[in-house]
Amino acid sequence: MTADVQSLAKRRGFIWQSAEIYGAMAGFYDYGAMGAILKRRWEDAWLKYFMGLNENYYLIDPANIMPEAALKASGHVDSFTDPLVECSKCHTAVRADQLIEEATEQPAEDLSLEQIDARIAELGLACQKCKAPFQKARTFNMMFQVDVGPTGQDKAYLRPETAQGAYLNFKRHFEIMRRKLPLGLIVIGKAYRNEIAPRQGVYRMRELIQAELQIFMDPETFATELNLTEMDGKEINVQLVDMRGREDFKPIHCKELIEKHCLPDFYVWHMLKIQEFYLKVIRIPKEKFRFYEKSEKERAFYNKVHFDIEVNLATLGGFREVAGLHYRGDYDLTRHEKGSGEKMEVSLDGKRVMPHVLELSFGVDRNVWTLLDIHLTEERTGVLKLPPVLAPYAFAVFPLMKKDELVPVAESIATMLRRDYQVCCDQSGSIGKRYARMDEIGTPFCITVDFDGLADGTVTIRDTDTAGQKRVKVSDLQDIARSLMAGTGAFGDLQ
RNA sequence: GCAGGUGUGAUCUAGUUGGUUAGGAUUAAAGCCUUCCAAGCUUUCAGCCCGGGUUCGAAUCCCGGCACCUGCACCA
Repeated sequence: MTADVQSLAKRRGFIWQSAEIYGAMAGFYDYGAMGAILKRRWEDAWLKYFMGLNENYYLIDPANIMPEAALKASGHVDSFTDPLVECSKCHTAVRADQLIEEATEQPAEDLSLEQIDARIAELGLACQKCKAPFQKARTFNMMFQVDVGPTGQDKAYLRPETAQGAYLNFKRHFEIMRRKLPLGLIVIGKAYRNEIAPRQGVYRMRELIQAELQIFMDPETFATELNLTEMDGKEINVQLVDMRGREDFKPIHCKELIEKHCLPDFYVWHMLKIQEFYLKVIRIPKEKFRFYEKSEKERAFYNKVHFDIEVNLATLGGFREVAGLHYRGDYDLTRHEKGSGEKMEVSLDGKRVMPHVLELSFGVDRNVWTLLDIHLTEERTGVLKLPPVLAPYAFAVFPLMKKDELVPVAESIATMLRRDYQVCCDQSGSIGKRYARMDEIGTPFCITVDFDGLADGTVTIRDTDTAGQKRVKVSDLQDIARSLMAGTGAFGDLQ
């Protein structure tokens, strides 16, 4: 199964390793002709859905390179760096701070490299595996450093997450957008992490794409801005910490999550929205979707509440993280207020508020992979059952055979549909082969011009999910196309 | 980063006690045929991960690198 998705991803132009012809570098991927557009469609669907949650949510596009000071304030310069010590014999690398903490039961996070070496010597620590002494401690920073300017004196980094760009822009947007909360800033863009050993395909990349919505809000009033009644009677797939090892997840009522499990109401409302996005827009089967609660130990200290969004992926062997919902409190703005000296507190109706952040963070590459993993089936041949809004081609138009009577009609239909949609028009080989090709890249509808239809101005339209066909009038095609693509009409409802 | 395994056209693969022009299937392209689901026939394009070494001769053996897979470690 894994091989199938991977091989199809390559063969049909979705995604593969970057710089292949030079032997490639781990952790970097290129999107091809089908993949790039599929990714764009996912991003568009995501943007439409989440920007639509509130009229005060906006798409912004901050720079990828950030000055050191900003990442110092965010904590990345210090915390995104691990001090490592390596065994001189078996080369097992361990986190130096954790090693010392275990031995002394005292925090060792702030020790310098020299102090670490001194402490290790003092405590007589050696490799736990082979008892050989450690080499000197060194730091490993997961951020890519760049030298800016001709002398390279301005230290900077490729951003390790898109979120920071939103935080840096908060104050200005609050002014521009007329001082209202909640304010949502959306970033869809690249982030960079120098992973030690990236593996598992697009699941861990060194250059990745994030789609994030940072909601700046007043925790005391935020819930009043939301239509909380939407949660009435609704259940959310959740695996709480104490359910681990026993069950993958359990549908739990929103009300219960709020009252019994003490989650903020606004948090649960957003869980519901995210679940709706995955189940309705992306069409993930309900039993393959869950929220995964992070334990206090697992989550970052500034996250007051943290669930990952996980999808059960056959290619990755189970439930895997594709997004996260983090209630970060006022950590980020407070840090940047301290770091920059710029006041982040805002004044609302005479009340001074340091906005809190609710972060919706999605890994785009993982989500695109999820589309392939979930929607690729092996029914007839490979069939990618994409929701129509995500498909690279919305329609394909074929003459039943390469005959002079049929070809021009097919071409004119294709031209007509191309005004609004991406359309593939193909006349080569057998009709079955052309259908199969469209099945593999997830084109939802194939329109075929045949001899019967020439006489009465009709064509057949084929639904990729079922391979079922209907005969429709050419003159109705535009209306049919619109309703199929907008989701206002289903294929099964066609006469 | 460590240990083990693997690397052959676009994809999947045959071929390694060293020995002819590295074989097949699928895909792709062109054509013939064909009145609806990868049909058939003909033709064409295209490959030994990269670099070095041993040898009369290397896809095959050795060394180095890169990548992938599994386990360990790492994943603020």
